[in-house]
Amino acid sequence: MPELPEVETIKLGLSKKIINKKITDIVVYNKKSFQGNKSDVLQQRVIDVERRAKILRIILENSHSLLFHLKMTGQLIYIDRNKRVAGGHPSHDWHDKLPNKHTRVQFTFDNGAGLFFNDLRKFGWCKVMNQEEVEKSFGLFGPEPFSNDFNLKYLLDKAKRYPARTIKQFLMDQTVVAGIGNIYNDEALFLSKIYPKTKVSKLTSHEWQKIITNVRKVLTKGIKYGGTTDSDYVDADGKSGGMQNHLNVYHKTGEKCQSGCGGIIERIVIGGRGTYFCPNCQKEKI
DNA sequence: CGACGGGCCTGACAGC
DNA sequence: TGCTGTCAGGCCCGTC
Repeated sequence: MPELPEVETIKLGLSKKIINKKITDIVVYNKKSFQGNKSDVLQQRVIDVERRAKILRIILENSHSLLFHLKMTGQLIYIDRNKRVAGGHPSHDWHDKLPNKHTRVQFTFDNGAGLFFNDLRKFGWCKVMNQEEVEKSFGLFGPEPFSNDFNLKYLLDKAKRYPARTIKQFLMDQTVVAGIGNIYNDEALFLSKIYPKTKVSKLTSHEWQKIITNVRKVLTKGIKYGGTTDSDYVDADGKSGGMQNHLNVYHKTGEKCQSGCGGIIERIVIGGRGTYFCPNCQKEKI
């Protein structure tokens, strides 16, 4: 599931490839996957590529934007079929295989390259928005985890508003903090040694401080390793990430805790979401 | 073959 | 009444 590090990785890859290129064609294979007017996008040059929360934004010269939410199974793969690279093309595996049956929207650029929006589950979307609409929708998100606005005072304040929530649900809420999903949530709580069902009203300032530090730590590590590939996630070159080899708890039910504490990782459900933790390191508050 | 998962939105509902 | 917070259900389809 693409979370902040995965979308950031795609952004870094895509910006190297599509800035200054003009979109010359759009093919929509699944109507619900593309919302808005093609005419606002066609023949427009890409000015920049950004990320806000888990949303990827391609900014065009006419100030319209293409926004993508990949939800769980979305992919954005860029392929330049004209490019010949010694030793093989980085996206060689995908080269002659796109579009495939999961391709929902296909963009073509003025250099002949293609950008393929694939999405097995069809939960993801691509929306065309003008400047005002983008600002409005981005304004609904909480602070970015790396911004100064994500601080102790802010969190204590928010926690007061939602005292009954568990810390797991609290961090998943995109209006509280933007970009955290199931994987990095569990990993950050593990590093913070906090039981995921702990009510936010019970957390101390020291614990909140640990949460801030460790949220940033796991997201930074995720970006460093190019994201987590659990099932479908690939970067803009179609390559898998590497962070799945550096996780402590996510999808590790029954395995020994990496800390060496002797605990066995457990899975519970919080707010309908699978949650992984070490019952030894992350003790329930009594 | 049916159950399941999962981010996010919507609508229903509870509480003050 | 009206606002706010919480929760269940729906969207999908490959995997188990």
